[in-house]
Order: sequence, then C-alpha cells, then structure tokens
Amino acid sequence: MTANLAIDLDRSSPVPLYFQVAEQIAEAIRRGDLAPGSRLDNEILLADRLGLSRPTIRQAIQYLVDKGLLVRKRGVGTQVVHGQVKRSVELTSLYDDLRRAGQEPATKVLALEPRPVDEQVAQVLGLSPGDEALYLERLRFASGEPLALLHNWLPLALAPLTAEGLQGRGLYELLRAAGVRMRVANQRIGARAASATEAKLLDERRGAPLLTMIRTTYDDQGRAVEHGSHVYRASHYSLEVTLIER
Amino acid sequence: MTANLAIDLDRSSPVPLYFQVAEQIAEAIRRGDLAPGSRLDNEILLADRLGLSRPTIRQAIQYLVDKGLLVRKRGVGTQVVHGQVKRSVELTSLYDDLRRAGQEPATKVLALEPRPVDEQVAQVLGLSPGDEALYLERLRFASGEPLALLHNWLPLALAPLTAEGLQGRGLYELLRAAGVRMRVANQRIGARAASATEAKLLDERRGAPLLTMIRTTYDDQGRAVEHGSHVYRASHYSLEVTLIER
DNA sequence: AGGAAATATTTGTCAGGACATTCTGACCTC
DNA sequence: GAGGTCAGAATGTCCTGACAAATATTTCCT
Repeated sequence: MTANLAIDLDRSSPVPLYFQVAEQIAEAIRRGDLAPGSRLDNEILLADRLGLSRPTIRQAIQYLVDKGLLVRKRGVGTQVVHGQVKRSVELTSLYDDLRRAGQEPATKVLALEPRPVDEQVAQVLGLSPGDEALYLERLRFASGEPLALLHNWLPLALAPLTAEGLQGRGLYELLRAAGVRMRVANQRIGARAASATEAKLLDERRGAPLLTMIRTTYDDQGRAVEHGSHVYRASHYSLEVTLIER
Repeated sequence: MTANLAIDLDRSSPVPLYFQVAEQIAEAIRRGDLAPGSRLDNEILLADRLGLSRPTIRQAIQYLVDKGLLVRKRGVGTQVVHGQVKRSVELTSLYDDLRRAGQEPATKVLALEPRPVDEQVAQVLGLSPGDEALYLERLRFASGEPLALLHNWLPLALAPLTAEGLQGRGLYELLRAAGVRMRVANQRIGARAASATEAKLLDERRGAPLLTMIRTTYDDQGRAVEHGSHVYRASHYSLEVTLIER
C-alpha cells in the first residue's frame, strides 16, 4: 500500500516546496508508480520523511485534490482516484487542442480590423455601443479540411495581432505571449442548422447540424479580454468539458 | 475602499470558521455591499478585527478565489473581480437548471430496468461486458413542450430509483439524497441531425439539429456513478459552462 | 461467535510567528 | 522631465504546536 516514492527537494530553488512535492506526486501517478486506489502515506509520516512541516505537505496534497488526482477522507487517508480523469480542465483554444491531437491545424484569416461594436458585444466587453473593438474572423482547417468558422471581438490595444501571426498560431497562444492572463471563461454551447454562407465555407450541405459556441473570457482581474462566437462542423468535431465540484 | 463589512462568527457552530467568513463575504458581494473592483482590508487587519488568525482568514479568501469571486495580487491586496461571473460551475442536472429558471420541468419515464451493458458502457462503468446495469430512459418536458431525450446507465444497487420518484424530481437530486457524492464529470458535447424516432418524440422535423451530450460522472472516490447519453432540441436549449483556470 | 464499546489512526481546523517576494509610489539624481 | 532607487505595504511560503472529528480496528463482554 504505502508506496515508497522518492521525492527530491531543492530548497535553493525559487519553486515553492509544496509545488515541488505536488508535481512529483502527480508525475508518479502519471507514470503509474502510484496505482489508482493506492494509499499515500499519512501526512505526518510524509512530512517527517521529507523534512517538511505538515501544512506544507497538506498544501501539496490539497493542490492535487483540487485538480482531481487525489481523494482525501478523514479517518481513512489519501488515495489516488480510481477512475482515469481526463485532464482537460484548462482553458484551451481549438488550435491547441488540434495540435495536441496531431491534426495539423491551419488558419485562414478572413477579417482583422477595428469595427464599431453592437449593443450586445459592447455589454460583455464593458464598452459603450459605437465604441470600436478589434474584429477577427477566421476559418480553421484540420488536416486540410474546413472545421470551424470563428468570430472574435477583442478590446483594442490588448495585444498586437497580425494576420501572419494568426495563421501559424492560435489566438490564445498569442494572447498569453502578450502577457494576457486568462482565468475564467463563460461558454454557451448550442446547435443549429447551417446557413447557405456557412455551408459553403465549411464544405457542408445547407441545413447540416453545426455546433455553436459563444464564449467570453476574462483575465485575472475580471476584465473581459475576448468574446467569441464560433460554429463547428458537428460531423467533424465535438467539445470536451470536465467539471470538478468542490 | 476598505469596506467595513460586518461579519458574525459563531464559534459554537460546527460550521468551520473559515467557511463562515467566506460565506458572509460572498453574500456581501452578491448583495452589492462589496462592489466589483473594491479592495478588501488586508489579511492581518481582517484577522485582527475578527479575532481570528491569519491562516484562517487566508483559507476563507482562498476559497473565494478558487470560486472566482475574488482576486489576489501579491504586494497589492485582494479585490472583488470586475466582471460578473455566472456561477454555474456546479454539477447540475437539467432538471435543476430548468426549475431554477422557472420552467416547470416534467418527466416521462420510458424505461427503468436492469439490462446487460454493451462493451462501451461496461468500460466506463468499470464492469465486464454482459454484466447488468440499471438502464433509464426519460423524456423531459419544459413548460409542456418536449425538450430532451435522456438515456442513462447506472450501477445496480447504487440508489433505489422508482419511476414515481423520477417523475417529480431530477436524477441528480435523487442520487444526492441517497448519499451519492458526485464530484467529477466528463462531458463530450456535439451535435447531429434528428433521426425519425427522435424527431417524433421531440416534436421536431427529421433532420433538425440536436445537441448531444455524453457524460460520465464520478463520485468522490473516483468510481463511475452514472453514464448518460442525451439529446436536446437545439431550438429550445443550450448548455452553459464556466471554466476557471488555476 | 456476535455485538457493543473502547482505542488507534488519520485528516480537518485553528493559532501564532517568521521571513521572502512582489508591487506601488515617492524621492532623488542626471 | 525621464529614469532609477528605496521604503512601505501587501500577499506568499513555511514553521511549530494543539485539539477536534470521522473512520477503522481491536478488545471485551455476553
């Protein structure tokens, strides 16, 4: 039961000790050294063995509990969760997802220009109707086939975006590189039939089912940094979401 | 800046102190006593004023930061987030959502019986192919109109479910009442055209776009407690998801 | 042998203190 | 006036210590 996993600590590193511990436990789980269902040593023993205090160990374990890797129960102990949890809680963009899946994403930029916003967009971005925001329209391909039609509105002066940059990289990647720290996203997911224009762009029949997503993303200050309205070919794509309840 | 909000503590209550603090701060935010962007007093002052230690105050604040209500910045302080965050992070069922929206949900149970599982369901529920599980099929109405067709598989002996109970209450509500503690859900959301059977049940044309969701829910031990495959009328319903990145 | 009570184990909560790191703003210098 | 430096203020990390509460295990009695 009591897996004797080795954890190296580097006290001279700027990386917090609790984080070093958490990462190495997570790595052991990923590797399979800690099988699902196996029990960790109790907190006091662990703290003792690593030369750390119990709060530090608790912080490390808490971090992994929040991520859904471990389970704690008073009077029992800490165990690795049984079911395999797909780790897709992160705020990812379609581009990242596709590249990770080895699908060779490509992008065609259809529009990239400041435009006056309508009432609804003004509301979510915290602007007044008539103010300008950056309007972005892209057609996304995967493995050569059209996959999605993406519409975005962003505050001006948020990041220097160019059509060239957007062709080779995802929007989220560019925003992150520009120092934008996205933290919360609100998504509304629905479906509808393709219009004639959409069908033509996406190489579908008119009336074909499309997956729609309207998303607003906020940074760590709670300011809206992006509002998107996207449609995906339902025949080629589905969204995956993981919810963790605390 | 330094809003002077009153917080009552009940030290004789079994509710943890940090949670009492967190709830009352959250309530003040909801009420509007703490405006978005306003700064909280610093942790040491707060601890002092409430007669608590700093770790306890930190735990309360951390809880709200995790829920996306507060933002902390080293060297600066703690602020209420600017954007209004819709709080739909919780694991909810369609029934709960509808009732909250005042839509008068109703349910017609089409099937409720043990059935041998196929390979795919066996896999996600952790059973062997050929084992039996409880099969549940429901038609959900909102304000008198058909809205969704719900298929579920649950482990036998998980909870005592009856057709009568399922007509008046949601599945999640019944599971929770039976002591099942759901914690993680993995959802795959897509869209497709309605088959003839589905169209008839849902009062749509054949080929109409439907929103599909395949979900597996795990309890706090990581064991699968429910696997569902649902279709919704896209013309009447969309899903809302909030992601928080840590 | 079976059931109930006592005990041990383990995580949950809380206190109080120390030092490190980061951000802001004021001040000074060039 | 622009830029750099320094002090203050706030959160981040880590420590020691103690008791409470929930669960599992053992022991004891019938």
